[in-house]
Amino acid sequence: MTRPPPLDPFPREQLAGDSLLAARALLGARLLREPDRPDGECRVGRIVEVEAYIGQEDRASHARMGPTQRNRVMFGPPGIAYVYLVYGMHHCLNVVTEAEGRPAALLIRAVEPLEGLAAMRAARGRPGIADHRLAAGPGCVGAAFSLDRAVTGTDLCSRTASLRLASAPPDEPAPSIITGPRIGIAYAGDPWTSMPWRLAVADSRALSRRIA
DNA sequence: CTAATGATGTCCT
DNA sequence: GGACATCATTAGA
Repeated sequence: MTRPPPLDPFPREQLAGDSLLAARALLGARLLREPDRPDGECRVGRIVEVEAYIGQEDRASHARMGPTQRNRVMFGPPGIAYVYLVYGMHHCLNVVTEAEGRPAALLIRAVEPLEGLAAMRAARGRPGIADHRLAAGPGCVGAAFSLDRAVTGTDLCSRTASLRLASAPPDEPAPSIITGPRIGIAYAGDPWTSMPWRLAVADSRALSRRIA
């Protein structure tokens, strides 16, 4: 029995530039959550769906009204986690992108479970849910990985953070990517509602819903 | 399969 | 006070 080699931390340079390029780089990468107890299992999933929120001019972005108490990490350096509460009950995970001073982030909308499925299922509190649905939706990702606003500020490119990103194994083929408009942002108006800034792995079963 | 609906707390004006 | 980067369930076609 040989264990697979440990995955490399996700390179911050891939998040520091254009958010749509960062989104393409992040699809296929891994999200890791260390166990919260010594006997717990590590939760690992493959990122299969993201949405980009780019700049203060993006009327769909939390950054649209400038820095506030909630959104301030979006204005900081790339690779940092931004978790917010939506509809009073769901925690959504974002990865900050682009240079410090320019607010942008990628919302992690869906993750394909790879390891620690029992822990994810327990955290979700839905015993009968299918494996590929455990983290299929931004609120589901938050629940399956036990995220809350305290996670905001975590450096996801760190090698040791309890929540972090890792590159896919080097022998894994790059995923085929499809795009479509972002979900749930009708309030933003055109052209923001129609920008194709939702990106997903084409053949994944774990998407939050159909795309393109 | 699609459409409608209620639960819920924080944020910003 | 209004709106919200959602989800699970229910009802109906």
